[in-house]
This record gives sequence, C-alpha cells and structure tokens, in this order.
Amino acid sequence: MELTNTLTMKREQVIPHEPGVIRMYTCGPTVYHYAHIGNLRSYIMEDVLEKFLRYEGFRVDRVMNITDVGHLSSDADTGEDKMLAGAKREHKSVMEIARFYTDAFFADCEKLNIRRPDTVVPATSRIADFIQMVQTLLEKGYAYQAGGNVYFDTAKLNNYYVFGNQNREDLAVGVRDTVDADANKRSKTDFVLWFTKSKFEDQELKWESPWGLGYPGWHIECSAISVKELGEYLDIHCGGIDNAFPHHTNEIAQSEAYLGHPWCKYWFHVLHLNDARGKMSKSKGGILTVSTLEEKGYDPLAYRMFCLQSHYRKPLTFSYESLDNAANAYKRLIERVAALSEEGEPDLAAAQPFKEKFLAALGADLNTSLGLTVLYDLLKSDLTDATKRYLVGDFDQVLSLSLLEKAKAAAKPAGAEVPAELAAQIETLLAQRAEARKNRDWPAADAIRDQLAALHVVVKDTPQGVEWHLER
RNA sequence: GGUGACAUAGCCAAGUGGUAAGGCAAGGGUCUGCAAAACCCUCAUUCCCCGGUUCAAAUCCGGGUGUCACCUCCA
Repeated sequence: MELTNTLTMKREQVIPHEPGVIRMYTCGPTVYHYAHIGNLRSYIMEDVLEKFLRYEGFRVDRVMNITDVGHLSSDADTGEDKMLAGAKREHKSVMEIARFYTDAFFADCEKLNIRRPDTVVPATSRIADFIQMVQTLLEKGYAYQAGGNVYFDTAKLNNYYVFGNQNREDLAVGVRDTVDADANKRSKTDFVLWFTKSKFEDQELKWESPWGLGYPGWHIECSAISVKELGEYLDIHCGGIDNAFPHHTNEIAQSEAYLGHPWCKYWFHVLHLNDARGKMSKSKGGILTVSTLEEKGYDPLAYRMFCLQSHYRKPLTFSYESLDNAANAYKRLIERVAALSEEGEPDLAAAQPFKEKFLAALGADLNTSLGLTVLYDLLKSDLTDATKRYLVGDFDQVLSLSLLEKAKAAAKPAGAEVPAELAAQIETLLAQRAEARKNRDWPAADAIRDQLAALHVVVKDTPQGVEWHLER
C-alpha cells in the first residue's frame, strides 16, 4: 500500500524492512485524564491502518506505550507533571490514576472497535531500559549532564529537524515569551533524558540511576520501548500530527544516535479533530469523550463512521450536524445490510472485482472515504444477497463498523429483548389500535401510536400486517 | 516572526491533465386512512480569488486571500 510519509511529505509505497512483516509503533495515551474524541480519531485511523495491512496479508507486530510517568506540562520550572496534577486533582496516588485512566482508555477503544495492540507497555515497567539507553547516549557523546539532569545534545546531529524545513534560528526567534528557558541547556532544542533535580518536591515516582534518584524524560520511553520490542528497524511509527515536533523529532534523534543507523522508515501522522474553536485538547478544556457522545444518544460506532468518511491527512472539524450526518448514514447502512437475505452461498468470483476496488481505495494512502463508497457500490450492485453479505463482512475486517452484528441485532424479532411486562403492554396497545383502525377511528388509532412512540416503539403497517420494533 | 497543511453543493467528502464519485440532509413521486419504512426521481455549467501554461485545468505554474496546526504539554 501507499502512505503519505511525513518524513518526506510524499506518498510512498510501504516496503517493510523484513518482507511480509510490518513493525508498527504507536505513541499511546498519557493516562492522566479521559481520552477525548480527538485523541480517539488518531487511534481509529491507526486501527484501520493496522487492519488494512493485515487484510493485505502482512503480519503486523504492533506496540503501544502507556505514558504513566514524567510527562511534564512544560519543559521549565513552571511546569507540572501531568500525572501528578491528575493525582492531586482526584486525591489519589499516581499509580491509581494511571491504572484508572488506562482502563478507561481501553474501554473507550473497545466501544470504537479499536483493537488493542499485541503489546502494550507502561513506561514505568521499563525504567531500567531507559537508564541503559541514556547511559549509552552519554558514552557515545550525544548527551551531557548539567544541573543534575541529563540532556540530549542536539548540536551533535547534522540534521535535527527532520520534519519540514525549520531551522534553529527561526525557532529561536519564534519562541513564545511565556515559555521559560532552562538555563542548563547548551542549546534551546536540547531536551531532558533523565531528571534528578525534580522541580516537584512531591514527585511520587522516582528511581535510582547512575545520576541519582530521579525519573525519565518524556521522549526516551518511546525510543527504548520500540527498540526493545520491535528491534533496530521500525517500519511505521504512528501518532497525532502535534507529536511530530518535538516528540517524534526527539525520538529520531535519540534512537538513531543510540543505534548508529537510520531507524524508522515511515511516519504516519493523523491530523487533528477541531471544533469551532480550533484544536480540541485536554489542556484547553471543553473536551468531548466517548461517554459524552453516549449520553447524547450516539452509538460510538457512529463516531467511527464519522472518522472513516474523512481522510486522516485532513483536519476534521467536529460539529453535531456532521455527527448526525454520520449517525444517519450509519443507521441506514445497517438497515440495508439487515435487509439482505441470509440464504445461499456467496459467489467469490463475482465478489472479486469489488475486493480489488476496496484494496485499491484503502491502498491509496488509506482512503477510507473511497472505501466506504465501494461498500455502497456493492450494496447497489446486482450481486446476490449472499455475495453482498460476504463482501460486507470482508470489508468490515478493516472498517470495523460491526455491520453484520448490528444488522443481525436489528433483524431480531420484535420483543426479543423486551421485558415481559412491557411486551404485554405493547400487545394490549396494538390490539386497541387494531380495533380502532378496524372502526376507522383514525384519531384514536393515531393517539395509540403516539403512546407506543412514547415507549420507543415504532409501528409499521405493511401489507403483511402490523410490524413493530424498538427504536434504536 | 518562522514552518507546514488545507480550501470542491446546506453538511461530510472523492477526485492528482480529459470535461465534477459517494453519503447525509432537502424537495417531488409511488405506496399508506394518515404516518413510518421501502423504492423511484431531482439537487455544483462549476471546484476560494486573479493571472499563466495547454487542444484540454478542480487538477500544473505564478501571485493573492482565508482557515487550521506546529515552533510550550497535547493524538
């Protein structure tokens, strides 16, 4: 398949280091708060990428870290550790917070059909590896100690700014005056590998190291975990676009200095979900979570549909109007699938051209919007229902919209999940309505239908008789 | 100030030189006591603006405008 590689800003054919195997790393969440739906957009698109690569026949080894320590809200003394701030806010220990929000994150992922990566590594479980990597960087001359901390020396690199055409001078000029400089740094772009001089006296989590009691910088974990779990050559590194600089830039600096050779070939960055005010972010507040959507009556998978309708390389603006579009489209899609007969055997030969179109759509820089169009084309085609169902299931391995499952649930006989008491009430009302209709007492019949509607019962008068089902 | 991305109907969106996919919404129709559902039909002479290249441009080039992001922690 082809992907836009942020490193080159070009669409490139993905050719893994080892044929047939894709090694994929994803920056996981910092677990100090609930993930918002903007965060989740990235994870949805990465999930589609992973599943599509599998669909194409690759073995995909995927690793994700969980940032549960040392993620500073700024690089200077005014900063605060996010984990610590979360713990303080909720009067819990840092580890309690980490566990709680890690679980919450994966619960949200499950609702969105995001597959949990094979390997999930909390940063705090790999401190020894971080120390070893920092040690090696010091030995190789890429790091220095100052003011009690260990810093990466970006001046040792020929090409530090790997994404885009920025240069040191421009960044120096552009620095915002609200950001305090760290006097220990030899140059502005240097970053901390290991802290011993904690700015936070009450920092809970500290570990012994050759440089004293302290904790890791926030870039080292991804490099160390990735190299250990996936080896010296990484194929695809994923993350939100905001991580390109400085986080991914620093990861590349560390990893390549440590390994002594190029490290990761493809960088997959998902652009942001914005709202009317701009980027949705935890630090700005006013975030939307999966729970928020559920409370408003949306199926989380309607949000997945919303994301799939758009391209990962484009900023997406969230609005309830757009989400309603997607939710309607999703609902109607399920209805169309539910209407397909389950009889017969699929005609695989007839299905093949659609599979190829789907492969071509997703293979072209993960064009999920076009992939969805292939799905609509197939539903409109003159294929047999069995073949259509087969293709829907096949595509859904990648799209993960639970189309067949939802369709099956939608097709369940009326009353299947209705408590007996309610069912009896409904039956009584239906009988009364039938009587009223028989007597051509339309106002009474409509009034009863309104009563049923209040119970979330939708009534249909078909030539075969009266049908009803619960509102979804 | 620097860097980058994006700009297609009411909304989401495809399209990468050959004459504007698809979805949602909307309007009309069939069906219905009326609805709902389903089905059928309609819905961008035009792709932010101005120039240029070309037989041909939404697509390429030049110049504008606008929006967003990054250069602090963020997916």
